[in-house]
Amino acid sequence: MHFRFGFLSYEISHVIRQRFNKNAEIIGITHSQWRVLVHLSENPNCRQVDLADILDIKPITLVKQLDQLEARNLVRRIKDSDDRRVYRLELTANALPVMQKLWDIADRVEAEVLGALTPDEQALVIRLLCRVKGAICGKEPDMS
Amino acid sequence: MHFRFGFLSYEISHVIRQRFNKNAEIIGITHSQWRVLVHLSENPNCRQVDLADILDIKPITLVKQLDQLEARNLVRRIKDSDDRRVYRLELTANALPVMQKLWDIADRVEAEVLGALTPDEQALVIRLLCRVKGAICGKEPDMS
DNA sequence: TAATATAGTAAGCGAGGGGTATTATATTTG
DNA sequence: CAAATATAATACCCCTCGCTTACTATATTA
Repeated sequence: MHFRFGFLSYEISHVIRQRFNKNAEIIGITHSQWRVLVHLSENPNCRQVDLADILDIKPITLVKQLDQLEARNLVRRIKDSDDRRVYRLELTANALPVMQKLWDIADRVEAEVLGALTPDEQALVIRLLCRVKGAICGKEPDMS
Repeated sequence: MHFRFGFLSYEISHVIRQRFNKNAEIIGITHSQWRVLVHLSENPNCRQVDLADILDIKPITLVKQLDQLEARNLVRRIKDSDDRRVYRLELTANALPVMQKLWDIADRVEAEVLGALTPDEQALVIRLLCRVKGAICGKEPDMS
């Protein structure tokens, strides 16, 4: 018998992404852009290369997401005065109310998806997944 | 405070997919194709439209996956004699040893990713996620 | 000063997924 | 039975997300 944890987590996160995207369509933000906004809000004033690392994507991938978010006036690139190669990233004032709406959507979708579990079970599964993520975060599997 | 279950499940499943894809690259099978094979093995002799529904993808998306799997001689389309519009899908004999290798990879990746949890906790988180998936499977969120 | 490293970006590619329209075949309805 | 409708698979074209490679500008190191 095999575990199926991979399929389970994939299929559940897929449903969450789909529902988020559908609900956030009128705002014009995708789940991937949403990830950028949230992680940026938690790491203000960071460089693009840092944010890409946090998001576990390549810098060039982040460039395009930022282009779109900047075009929507949600994010600003600010030239660093010490190192003129780098941009510092920050959310615009305009981003705050938009993110509030997106958090509402995200919370609602999650509540629906987790509806089959009691609040205690919800907290438990999140705690367990946090440990899983913490353990693999940044670490490659042992290839020896 | 927000839940983060969406990000957690997404990021964990993303790591699993990446590691699976890297390990299965020499076999030439992606995680998406792997999903097709597994769900087909559990629903032998089904129609394409049924399998697409099980996988929660559109039939046209499945067509391309099946084209690749058929080219790799892992899957066969068989004309249904009762309804000449439909194909019945089946794994080839050739698929069995390949799937054995892929299960080995999948199991190994999962064991690594879940390594931070005790066996009891692993079983627990899988049980909880099974309930979550069972509850949302096929159901749209209540939009009333 | 020369070699090397780093931050951001352009160009172009591929996987995965989808919308719409088409063809062939069933099914339902007048 | 004939006509309208529904269904299964698919062709064509598009999108998003992510990548590799190569380039420019700037820092850092030898």
